[in-house]
Amino acid sequence: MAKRSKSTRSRGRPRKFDESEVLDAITDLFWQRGLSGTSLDALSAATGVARPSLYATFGDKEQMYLAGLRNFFGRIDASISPVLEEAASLDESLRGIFEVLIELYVDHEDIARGCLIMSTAATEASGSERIREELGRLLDGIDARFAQVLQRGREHGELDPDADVEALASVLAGVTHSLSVRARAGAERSQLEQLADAAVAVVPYA
Amino acid sequence: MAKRSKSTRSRGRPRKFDESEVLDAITDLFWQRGLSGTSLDALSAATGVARPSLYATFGDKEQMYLAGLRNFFGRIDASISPVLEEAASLDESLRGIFEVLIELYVDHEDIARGCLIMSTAATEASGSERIREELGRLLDGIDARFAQVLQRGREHGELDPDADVEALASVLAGVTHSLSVRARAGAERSQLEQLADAAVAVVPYA
DNA sequence: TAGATTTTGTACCGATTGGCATATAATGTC
DNA sequence: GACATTATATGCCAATCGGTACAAAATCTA
Repeated sequence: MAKRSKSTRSRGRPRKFDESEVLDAITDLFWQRGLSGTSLDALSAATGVARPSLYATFGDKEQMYLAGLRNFFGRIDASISPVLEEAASLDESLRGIFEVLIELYVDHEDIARGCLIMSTAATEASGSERIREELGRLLDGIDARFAQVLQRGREHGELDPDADVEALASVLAGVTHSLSVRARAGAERSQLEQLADAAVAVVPYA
Repeated sequence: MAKRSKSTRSRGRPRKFDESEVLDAITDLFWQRGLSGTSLDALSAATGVARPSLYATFGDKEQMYLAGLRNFFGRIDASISPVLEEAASLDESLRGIFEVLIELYVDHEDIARGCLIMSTAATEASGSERIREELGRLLDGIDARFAQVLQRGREHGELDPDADVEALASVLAGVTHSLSVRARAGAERSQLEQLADAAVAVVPYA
């Protein structure tokens, strides 16, 4: 019951596995198969951790899945942050974001990936309030990231002052949703890049 | 084995159910729970048709699901067609499409719906080539519908002649993908309408 | 009325599901 | 070394899974 992930070295028998590594493996499996399509047996096999240990560490399957969603969002955020820091302009920032996402979403080892959040959480959202709420929070987070980038661009005089930052952010975030679905459907990388280009072209630069 | 859905009145014992009504019920259940989340028992209960009869009529669960996807697309197409015929301008056409989709996607009886195709097929696409291909075809169909509307607008001189119809269609289709995910996450109708407005505002009218 | 044909409903199949009880093993503390 | 504490692995649970065998029922043909 007690959560004591870090702090003082624990008293009893030590963990045999690294919690964050296992969470990554869990995340990847949910990414491929979704919540309903992934069994605890499969999770156990993929992580090398027995079911009871998984259960003791992460809770039930839905809690594991929620942890996977947040972990995935964290991964994306971590990939995008340095890109934004290096970007010299609004245009470069937006292109950088889309580039990272496309690299993440597109086929890898013959698996059409897309985005774990948009592609699998949406399915379960109608049946689980917890998942629906988490999905809503994560989507809001994506909107907010775009709004932040656009706002910074406006402050640097790169954006048409009349542009509605919130509305534009919604459209750009919407394009990422589309990138995810299309990648999941097996779209070619070039097609995704064209969509990203079209999205960037829609921004009313100053 | 033999498919003889229509034509001469059949020879043996007559069907007790209407095939298209049952397909609608199947579609609705998959819409809520996705493929993996829907059991044959649940389908049987929702349709009032015993499992063996479902199997004999539609094939296995995946084939039922694929039939549901196509049925859903057909529904949308049927809802949009009259709107496009009545629309007097490109702007009206686009607004009409988004209006129909939002009405379809938004909460209904406390169930966040979104789009069956984008919200549930994406999950299964990575595990089934048949579903992935069908999803690709349906997404292409959506792109094509938007391209058609934009092309018609261009021919009427309503669209900036320099506009890239295909690219613009991808962005608009992408907004529908986004509407689906957001609706599934429980977004308010007003938020979806704002996104649709922002999308329409992005079109470079002549 | 006697087949031929097709659908229906019951009942069952082995496999898998999510979850947990329990005993054992490995550590720190005293 | 004895104990408390924590994590492990084995094995089980009732329930459900997708799918089907089979016999009864309902129709058309002749």
